[in-house]
Amino acid sequence: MDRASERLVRTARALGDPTRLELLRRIAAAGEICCRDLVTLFPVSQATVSHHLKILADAGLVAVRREGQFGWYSLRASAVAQHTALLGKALSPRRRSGAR
Amino acid sequence: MDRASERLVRTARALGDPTRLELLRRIAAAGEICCRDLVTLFPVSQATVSHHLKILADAGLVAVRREGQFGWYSLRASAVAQHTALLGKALSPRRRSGAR
DNA sequence: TCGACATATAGACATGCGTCGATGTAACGA
DNA sequence: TCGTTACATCGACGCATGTCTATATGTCGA
Repeated sequence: MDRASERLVRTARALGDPTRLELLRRIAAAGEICCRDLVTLFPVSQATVSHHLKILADAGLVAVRREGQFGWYSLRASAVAQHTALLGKALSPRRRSGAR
Repeated sequence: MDRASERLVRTARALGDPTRLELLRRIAAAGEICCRDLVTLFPVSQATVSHHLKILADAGLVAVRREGQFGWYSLRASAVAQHTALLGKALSPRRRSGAR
């Protein structure tokens, strides 16, 4: 269960920043939203937003759809679900060798 | 929903470290385990284990029961559940003003 | 009271991370 | 072709974080 740990840690890290969490919230609320609109919504630079979006994308938490000069971001709900599932599995009490 | 965000971020940060995640896993698997035993299980110093346990405790993810010179740690499953619940609520799609 | 053990804390160090401005890249419209 | 817009990347900076050793605190047994 090592790949799962890496995935858990990476996802948790991605979630562990206020700006990224709020980005995710906005993306989820909008359904799909383009980078430009996100930039106007946040008090940080465009470079910082882009940076955070990349981290979220690398963690698999958001999907990107490129359309012309616009990048449309949407929440990958399955990744969130998988994260909580992995977390629950990793921390299920009193189980030491239930792998596979 | 600002307190919830802080809580989400803090918990996610606590989960976003391989050593801490493995500590949590061991604690969950044991049900309750003392610091000394955890120290022997990890390739880091006793100070580092203590440091991580403090972070987990501050995040509310583990409970500490002091008995003599021993500190017994156990998982606060409710905190994990609350974390996933808050996460799901924050990222539920298409909802912009569903507060309270 | 003294020594050994269990744990927490302090201080230091290197690395990681969030942020920025500047620049690059690519698409669109005139 | 040229300017503008959208977005990504680069390089730098300061602060946060994970790690260590050393030390403090606190508990137990002799």
